Amino acid sequence: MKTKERVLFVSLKLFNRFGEPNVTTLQIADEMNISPGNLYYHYKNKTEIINELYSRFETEMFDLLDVPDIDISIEDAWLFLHLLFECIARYQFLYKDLVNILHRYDKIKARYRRMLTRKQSAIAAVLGSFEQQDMLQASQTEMEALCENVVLSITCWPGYDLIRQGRDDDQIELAKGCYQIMAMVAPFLKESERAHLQQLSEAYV
Amino acid sequence: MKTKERVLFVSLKLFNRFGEPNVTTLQIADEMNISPGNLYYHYKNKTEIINELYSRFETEMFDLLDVPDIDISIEDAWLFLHLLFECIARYQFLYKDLVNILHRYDKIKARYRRMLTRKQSAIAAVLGSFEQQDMLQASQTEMEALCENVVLSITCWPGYDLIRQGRDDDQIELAKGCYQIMAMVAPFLKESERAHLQQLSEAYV
DNA sequence: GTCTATATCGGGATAGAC
DNA sequence: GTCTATCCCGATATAGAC
Repeated sequence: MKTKERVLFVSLKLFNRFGEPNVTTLQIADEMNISPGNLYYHYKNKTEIINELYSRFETEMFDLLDVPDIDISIEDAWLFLHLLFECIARYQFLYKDLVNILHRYDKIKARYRRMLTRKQSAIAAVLGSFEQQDMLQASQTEMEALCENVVLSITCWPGYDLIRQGRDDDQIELAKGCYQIMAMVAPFLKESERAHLQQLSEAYV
Repeated sequence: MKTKERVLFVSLKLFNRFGEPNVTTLQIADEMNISPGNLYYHYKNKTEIINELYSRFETEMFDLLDVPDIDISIEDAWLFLHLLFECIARYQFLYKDLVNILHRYDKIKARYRRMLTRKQSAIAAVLGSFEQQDMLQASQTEMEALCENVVLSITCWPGYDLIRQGRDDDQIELAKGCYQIMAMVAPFLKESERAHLQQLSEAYV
């Protein structure tokens, strides 16, 4: 792996582990066994590293959020949620200090807010598909509130879980996150689908 | 107001506005029109200011979380939620950088996790009261998942809302937060209570 | 209690040799 | 591309006069 790429790799690792504000460029260089000068040869400052990491995160997310316009099963939705969480977990440093990072990096803030909108649409598409297949029943307002709640949970579960379990290895319980979100959707599912989800949940937990 | 008290007041204001990591002791002193030396006469370091603010937050929260063992109405619950949010909003700096602050201040972390447990119990008490009054019906597992989701939303709504609306005056939409949480509980309410909540919601939004 | 002045430290970033 | 040395600055904290 080339040095420029290694910088990203190691930065991501340290950011995720200790939080971006708590990681210095010197630490990154140390961990890589290169000099700080060398690091600054590849990236002119810390911001550029973060921007590049964010760009990759964004690409991966947008890829996932491109929900195909077909019938979506409960299993599909569950997998979809899981993939979203895995992606977020790979870049969990963003979510550990979300407000702070968006406050300090205005460009990322704008981009992130666009992503939130896309997330909302993606969730709406999934739930809409459930509705069309007659698997789910909810009023307009119920649907909107549900969407918002799901997006909130997707966004905040990783950070919340870290606090909740208080472990120090920064392992996020993704499966539990999926479960919690599905539990929000469940009451709106029709009887048979609800039972089906119940089965899946039991296997998962 | 005595200087020692003013330090807390102004610190809280600035922390809430800009985020604790982004506020220096010099800024606090400037804003108060006192010298940094004077500030350090009253508090030997920044940590002590934060600890004192946290203690007050904790006191106010524990006060609220002491849910009386009586029948709780939908209106009571709504008010309860609102008071919780108002308290959180007063100390929103904690929630803007929750993971980071708990990471840097180990003592606060331990205390905060205890508070989370109390929060969970309080929510369980409210929902339990609904159940006892035959206003709500949910299985054991549904109840547990619902509790966890409510606690998550209470914890994360303030930070999430700030990102979502992207305003810069840091005004959190508390009412909307209550509404969203109630929307999670609604599907488990019996028909008449659900309609009642629906009415309240419409008035609120 | 309050001020001014200053010490100290750490992190971000650059210069210039190799 | 990589290193060493160093600069710069901002933030925390202290010393000592008033």
